[in-house]
Amino acid sequence: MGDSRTQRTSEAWEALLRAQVTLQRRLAADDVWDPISMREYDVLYTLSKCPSRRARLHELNREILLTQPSLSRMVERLAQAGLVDREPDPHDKRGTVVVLTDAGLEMQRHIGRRHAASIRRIVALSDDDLLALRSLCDKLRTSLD
Amino acid sequence: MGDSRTQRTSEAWEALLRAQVTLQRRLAADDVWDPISMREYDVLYTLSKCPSRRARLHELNREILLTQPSLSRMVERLAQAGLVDREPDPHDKRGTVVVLTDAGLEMQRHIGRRHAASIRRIVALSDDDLLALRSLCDKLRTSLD
DNA sequence: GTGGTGTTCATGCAAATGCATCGACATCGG
DNA sequence: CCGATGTCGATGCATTTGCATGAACACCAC
Repeated sequence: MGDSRTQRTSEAWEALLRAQVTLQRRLAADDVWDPISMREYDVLYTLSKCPSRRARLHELNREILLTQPSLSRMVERLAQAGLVDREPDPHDKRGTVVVLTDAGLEMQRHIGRRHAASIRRIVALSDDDLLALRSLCDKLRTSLD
Repeated sequence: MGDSRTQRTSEAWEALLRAQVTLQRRLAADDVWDPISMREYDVLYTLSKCPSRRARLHELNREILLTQPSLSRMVERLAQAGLVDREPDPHDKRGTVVVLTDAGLEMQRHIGRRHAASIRRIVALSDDDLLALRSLCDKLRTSLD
């Protein structure tokens, strides 16, 4: 069998995965997403935090758990819905810049408010635990970059 | 804006989600899954931890992040590959019991070993942090049941 | 028992996703 | 300047997924 270090690491990963899956299930079941999907909201939210509400497709793809072709088509659908615009990158003629439109920002904020209320309703950890969990997850993620 | 409690909860959820996404990306990129997919491994692994390596389809579905019809078809494919068997539940004629075959268990162990090594290679937290992260994630998940 | 309601799983079908690949451009070395 | 190599994004195509629904059974009240 593996050594204890491997086991501790595996157990931490499994706990993280199961917690994320269970919580995501609950959040998805809460009816706050109505006009779009959770994954589409993730794109709008990520864009809303970017400077000038814009990002290269390739940059977006590092945050979103989709393959590059899938994200490309999702952005195409969001553009068709008027929630984002696609512009050529003046600095790199290969690139596409995705920009959150005003309608897209409004959509993100609308869903975001309901989503945040939903999270608060569902999660029941103490403030200390919330802060510790956030700190550990941030540390884990940054250690991977 | 929301109150600070809502913000703390949202930030913890976001940190958890991003950490999980980043880590899952790394794990998926590591070439250890060869004959099956990560989701299929998740099903085999979940079954391997069940008593007698068997579980009702409905029970499996609570652990796996798939809709019921999607899991039903995935199990169908796994059965076709000889990794699981499907049996009627003697106690509930509606139910289907999914059983990990010997070949399925062998597959789970083979992938599992490489997967565990992969996790250990990628994650670089201290033992204390790993234990604390596991504890918090477990507490979060159980608080949701 | 019987009717009504809830649960479990499967299937038709449309939509989303992933893989392989391609074209266009960037970057680097000579 | 030029060729080789790498990167970015889009598209064809097969597979997977989700939604809506249906069929079979369990469970409960009466």
